[in-house]
Amino acid sequence: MEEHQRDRIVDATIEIFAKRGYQGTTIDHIVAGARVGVGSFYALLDGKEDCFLRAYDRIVAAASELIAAALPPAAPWPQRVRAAVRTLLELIAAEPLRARIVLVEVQTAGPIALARYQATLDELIALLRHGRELSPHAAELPSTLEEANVSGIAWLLHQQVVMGEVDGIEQLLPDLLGILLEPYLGEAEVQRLISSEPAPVSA
Amino acid sequence: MEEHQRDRIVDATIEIFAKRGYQGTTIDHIVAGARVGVGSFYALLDGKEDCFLRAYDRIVAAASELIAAALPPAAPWPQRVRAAVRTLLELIAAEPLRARIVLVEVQTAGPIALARYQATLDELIALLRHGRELSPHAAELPSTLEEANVSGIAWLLHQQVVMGEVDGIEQLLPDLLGILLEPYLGEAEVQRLISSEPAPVSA
Amino acid sequence: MEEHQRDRIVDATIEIFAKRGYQGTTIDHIVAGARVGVGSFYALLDGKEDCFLRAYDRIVAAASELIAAALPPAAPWPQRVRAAVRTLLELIAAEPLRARIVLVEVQTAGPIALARYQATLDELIALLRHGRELSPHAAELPSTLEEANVSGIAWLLHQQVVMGEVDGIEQLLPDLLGILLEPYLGEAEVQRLISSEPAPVSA
Amino acid sequence: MEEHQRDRIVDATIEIFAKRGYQGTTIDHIVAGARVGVGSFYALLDGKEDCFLRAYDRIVAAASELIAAALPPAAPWPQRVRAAVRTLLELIAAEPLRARIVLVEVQTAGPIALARYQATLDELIALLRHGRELSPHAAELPSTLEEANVSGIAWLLHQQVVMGEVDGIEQLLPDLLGILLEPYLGEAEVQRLISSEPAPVSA
DNA sequence: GATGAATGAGCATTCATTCAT
DNA sequence: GATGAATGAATGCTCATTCAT
Repeated sequence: MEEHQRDRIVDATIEIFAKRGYQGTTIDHIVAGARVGVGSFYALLDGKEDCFLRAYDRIVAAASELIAAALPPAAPWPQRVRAAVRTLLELIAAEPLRARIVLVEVQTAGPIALARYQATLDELIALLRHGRELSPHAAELPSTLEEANVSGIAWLLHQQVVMGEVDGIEQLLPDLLGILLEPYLGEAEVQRLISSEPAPVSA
Repeated sequence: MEEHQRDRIVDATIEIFAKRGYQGTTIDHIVAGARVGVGSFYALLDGKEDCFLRAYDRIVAAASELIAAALPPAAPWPQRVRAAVRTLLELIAAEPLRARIVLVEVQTAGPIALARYQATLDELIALLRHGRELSPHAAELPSTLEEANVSGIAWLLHQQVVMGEVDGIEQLLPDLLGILLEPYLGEAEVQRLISSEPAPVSA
Repeated sequence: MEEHQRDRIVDATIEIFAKRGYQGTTIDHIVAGARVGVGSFYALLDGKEDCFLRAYDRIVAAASELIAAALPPAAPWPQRVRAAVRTLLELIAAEPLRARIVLVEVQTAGPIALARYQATLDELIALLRHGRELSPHAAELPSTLEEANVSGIAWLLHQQVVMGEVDGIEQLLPDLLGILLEPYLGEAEVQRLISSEPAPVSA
Repeated sequence: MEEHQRDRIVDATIEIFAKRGYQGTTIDHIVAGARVGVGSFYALLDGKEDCFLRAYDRIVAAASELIAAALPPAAPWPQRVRAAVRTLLELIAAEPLRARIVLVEVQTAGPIALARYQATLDELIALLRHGRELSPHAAELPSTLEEANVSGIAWLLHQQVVMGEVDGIEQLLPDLLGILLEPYLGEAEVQRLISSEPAPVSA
């Protein structure tokens, strides 16, 4: 019950944080937008930061689930990566406000939020690192390769969201796959993967 | 005269912004740290944001000059990139507070600062793109490759600075060069460049 | 509830504005005098000017009601004017602080306040203009007569209030009636009206 | 020398005070507009209020001289009043900024300025009172008649200036003369005076 | 359990005035 | 005599948080 009410508030704040920015959002904005009393807000949450972190976590968790569900179960790793990235791009296009929380506002919401963002990236980095298992010359790849690639792409997406150019974002798919997979598969293989790509399915 | 006094204040704020963070810095902190009256501060600067942006610009300009001066004039492009990245890493190690302004705080100092950060990255992206002139298969590289690599590396450095692990940062040099140059030169060539590298000179 | 609290604050500021003057009154003075937190003040009012305007309006509204209530219902117009002016003078004598707000401070409280003062005068001017209906040679009266007379008398009262000479102000009644009514009734008629006047009843 | 410099500054402030209002004018505005150092300003004047009062006095003195010069020397009193009022209206139309200082800003420039304004009105009141010498029933006129009429007309002019409707202000001449002179001369006589009026001479 | 009125510390900013040069 | 850089007290206002109802 209490749990449910809290989630309701947190969900309502996503739009508010996305539209006003973390710094620009006040408790008043939140309680007005979530149709809740100030007292209740503080009874259920520890303050603005706590609220934002929960919103962030919920968005990331939901996106993770959706992406996991979209993975072709028995397919080889590159195809799974392709499906994951494609789903991610579709989610961004479908829910730009949520994307803004996760890619933009989190960076201005203080050190804890920033650490949580880094943790999210770290998970993706770890997943990407599995690519080395497919590569004959994995040992020679720079150890920070995956960090650079994941966070580089995160920044690319961040830019799109900041500039509001989120509509055609699915078109980035080939580029992103090229950047992510080329080190493990080589250029030729990546080209083949990209070419075999069916037209992206709109959400 | 006036110019000089303004620069003096702006320089003094670098340390303050770096230690307290942009959001955590108040005008009182600034005027106390810069040994200046509130009135003088406002006579010379338009407020906290203006002050921060000037600090950012000064740091970037000074770093650009130092990096430019460190480039071997007649050397081929890869060696020049190597020198630039090495100098950059040395500067970060030597002046972690300045690095924090430019890599970390700028991201929380509001939209104008963020745009200026993006502009700085864009300049580096443009420079890196010259690598394509050396590459036989430049046309097949993803168009966003440089954006991803530059901002990916920016994030790597951001992380080091945030976590205070700035001392051994020069050791990232081989990794960074690998990431930056491999697409144009191929792995073997990059390995050769890295191996021919003299031991980094400590600041 | 909220309404009531706002009125309480506004009423409390009347004395403060009257004693310190509009310009000399700070928010601190107000919140100290009204026994209210700064936050509450701003939650209920838009600032000093808003507060002053509401105080002005409340005073004018209350005075209007009292004057209306004091009018002899079925009496001819000159007697009604006489009753109105007498009640006005009594109110000024009884509540010099309120009078100061309405006659003095309003003139230094900025353009909006000044416009509102003019609007108040305009209402009185319109009322006075009814006198023309009684006058055989109304057409020959200067069109700005009522404006000049109403605002001239307002200034007379303003002077009394500024100089603190408010006690015997009821004695101005014959003069004021002379000025106001002579153009319509002629001197003889006005003298008769004034003479038939019962001794003013003190508040 | 010093005297001359002071007058130069004071004259320069007239435009500034008129355009920004007394409260809205800062010392910075004044010294910038008068092309003088802050130090010099304070060496010659005691501050903003002193400066304003001197500006006010200079304008009133100059206007008095011009009006006096415009009086037909040997003419009877009513014609002299007519000439005075006409010249006053012409001055207002010709120099609206000066008029604004004398009629509007003076009322918001603090108690001393207000007292000086009252003193100016008092002089006019005294002059107007000479009209009683021409009137057979002077004794029956209200003692405050002249105060009401002078300040009523002052407010009329104040309104025109505040609303920026200063261009056709000379057209008020017949009304004002009617209000001012009727009590002494009676309506018929005033009409004759007004009708004999030559067309106003534009400045 | 829920409410929202009340709080007041904290902040950015302005501006009259001084005084060393 | 003239300058204008420097001062800092004073002000209006915001907003996270508490607590009595």
